[in-house]
Amino acid sequence: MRRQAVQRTKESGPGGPRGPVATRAQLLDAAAVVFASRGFHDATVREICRAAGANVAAVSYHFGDKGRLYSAVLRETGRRAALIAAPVRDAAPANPPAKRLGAFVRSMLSMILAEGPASLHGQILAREMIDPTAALDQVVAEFMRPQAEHLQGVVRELVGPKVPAADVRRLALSVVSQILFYKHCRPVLERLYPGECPGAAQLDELTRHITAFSLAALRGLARPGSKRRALEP
Amino acid sequence: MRRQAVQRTKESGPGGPRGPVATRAQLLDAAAVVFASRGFHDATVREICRAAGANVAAVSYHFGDKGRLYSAVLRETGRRAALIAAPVRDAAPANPPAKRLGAFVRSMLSMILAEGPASLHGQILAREMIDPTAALDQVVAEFMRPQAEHLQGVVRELVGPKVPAADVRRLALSVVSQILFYKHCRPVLERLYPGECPGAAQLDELTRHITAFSLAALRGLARPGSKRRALEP
DNA sequence: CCCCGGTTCAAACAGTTGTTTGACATTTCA
DNA sequence: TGAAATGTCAAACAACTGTTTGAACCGGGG
Repeated sequence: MRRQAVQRTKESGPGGPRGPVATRAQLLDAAAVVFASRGFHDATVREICRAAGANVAAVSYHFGDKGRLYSAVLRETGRRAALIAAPVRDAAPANPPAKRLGAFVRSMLSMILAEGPASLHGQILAREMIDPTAALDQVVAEFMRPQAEHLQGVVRELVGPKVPAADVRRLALSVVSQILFYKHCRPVLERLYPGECPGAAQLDELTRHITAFSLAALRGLARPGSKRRALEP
Repeated sequence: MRRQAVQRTKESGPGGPRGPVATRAQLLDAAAVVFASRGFHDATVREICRAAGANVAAVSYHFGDKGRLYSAVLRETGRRAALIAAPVRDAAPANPPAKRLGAFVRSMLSMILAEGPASLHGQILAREMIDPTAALDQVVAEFMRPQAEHLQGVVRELVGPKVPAADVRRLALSVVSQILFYKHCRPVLERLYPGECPGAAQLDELTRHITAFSLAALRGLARPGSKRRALEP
């Protein structure tokens, strides 16, 4: 009663190297949902298959085992994240750095604050950060490192050439930390300030706040001597 | 061979409501280690009991079940965190707000960057934020809310009375986010910049950076009109 | 027609999980 | 000493885990 004669593609001949795509794709979608809500270890193959309307043996048949299914989901995660982030990085490199910083914050926040199916992969990434699996290396290399280097470039433009590279890196981390916070600490925020937890509707407001906070900090620290002043009480 | 005639307290009479403390305490310590490294679901009662040198039935006998053992660990977590944070909040309320901000950042960072046994409860808290259990409510109420309100008080002093309360809250969140980042994203940092991941040795440097960044932002935003200027490109 | 590669299925597999059991040990109080 | 409370233990429990098995199904090509 759960799957009524799933649509089968006609081009899936038995001789072709690729079998019917339906079950495999449904398995991937269902796995993303379950992995996102339960985590890798707590997610069960049976629950994934039940959600996909497939037999328990389907995971073993189509992916080999649970771990390789997770890897496939995470590969899709990285692919989607890169698709969202790449255009923001490449577009309008001649824009003023303040504007580019705002665009970066907004695109990353839109991933963080996503709701519904779009939020699945962000949730999986958040779990992967605290409880990494072997698949994290690939995500860092393909998605996070380009993001980090882009942001460092923007920060460099804002603070000028005199600031050491190590400081630029720390400054960039202070920016992203404000964004990721609303993903990692959402359960805490929901309990601290019930009812006013930022969702997709607050994208504009949050973008404005984080960008303004970061710009004020970067401009203040770029002024020579201000760093020392900020330190001494 | 693992536990040689554990020290038994004389005052543990059968009539008293509390039995011998040894096994129970060792169970608590071992559970903190295992819960911190594996998470609640992936941690097994058998591993905890093995680490504690106790029988598998000990958890059921002393705590009822695995869930109540976890609650007991988290209660201890909140207690220790409050013990570290409370003196920083209460001490020297007459100090200049910049200095109090630095003290707050430092005390929180010292928990975040802790290594060895001291890091266990921070690790457990980090997990609880992403994968909350029913026990998170108590931790938020007893530890995190006082911390948040203290920080908002400091921020209020720094930005003056004209800034709306909602903005003060967002500003305070931008400060703590920079601190928690080094806990939540440590696995990512280790892969992005191998070998130079901040540990307890970088406590001073990180405190300086986050405090300076936040102070520059707060002072910049406190200047009237600066917020609008920061927004427009 | 029948066979064949690809796919699905119910059933079973071996292993691990949290928890319980009943016997045994130790201590305390009468 | 005897009885009762308190704690510990090896063993077993039922439930669940990921994975495998062998039979069934299905569409086309011989």
